[in-house]
Amino acid sequence: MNAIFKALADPTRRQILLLLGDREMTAGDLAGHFDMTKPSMSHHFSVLKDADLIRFRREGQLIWYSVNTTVLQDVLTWAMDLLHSAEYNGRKTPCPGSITSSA
Amino acid sequence: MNAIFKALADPTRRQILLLLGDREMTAGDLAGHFDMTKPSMSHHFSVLKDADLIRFRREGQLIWYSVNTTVLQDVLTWAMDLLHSAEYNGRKTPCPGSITSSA
DNA sequence: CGTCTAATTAGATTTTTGCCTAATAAGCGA
DNA sequence: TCGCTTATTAGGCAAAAATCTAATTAGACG
Repeated sequence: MNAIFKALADPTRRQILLLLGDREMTAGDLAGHFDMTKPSMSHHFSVLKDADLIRFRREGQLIWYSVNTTVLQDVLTWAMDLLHSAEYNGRKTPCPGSITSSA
Repeated sequence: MNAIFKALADPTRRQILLLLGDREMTAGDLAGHFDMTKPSMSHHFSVLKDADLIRFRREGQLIWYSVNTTVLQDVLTWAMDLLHSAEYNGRKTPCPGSITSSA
């Protein structure tokens, strides 16, 4: 989980994910969207790959990148769990229909 | 959004949020859960406050911290939007019942 | 094999982050 | 006011992260 959140901490990497959300793209295509050298972009791809947030496949000289939705699901679950426990424990009155030990 | 993901990038800060998800806690209570000095913990509180992920109120000498669920909702929305667009665009066949421009 | 293109890896530099100790603020009560 | 507790701010330092240039790998094609 740490690698995932570390990877998401950088705005460039989050933008890469948004671009890949629309469509599969090559390393060069992606690099073209940022004011940054290709090696720097390659580093960001590497961080995203290590977190398993993106997948890739080689096609001749090109490398195509895409989003790995499974890991995004993990992030979603983490946020939902925290949100739900915080909302529940923050309540002043029990959830309707909830079962309490004092019942 | 950047401050939020930056704040979530640190494991100590994510653990603080999980603890606060269970119940409101004082700075000292929270610090007791970690092998770290109080000033270091205070720094983490500060990062979480700047990202508006936690709220606080003073009660005498104590400062009580709690999770701000509104910002967590933003994270959830970000992940869901990306997840949905990635899943949709990754499909090989149209969603059942979806309306396409070629129809 | 040479050469061109696409992309990554290596190595150095700068910036950012996380943690510490020491000092400071803020409230409580004798 | 003084002493005690709770918590933060200030300043410094070492580790981690982001970026660059230069060099390397990998594949396509004559």
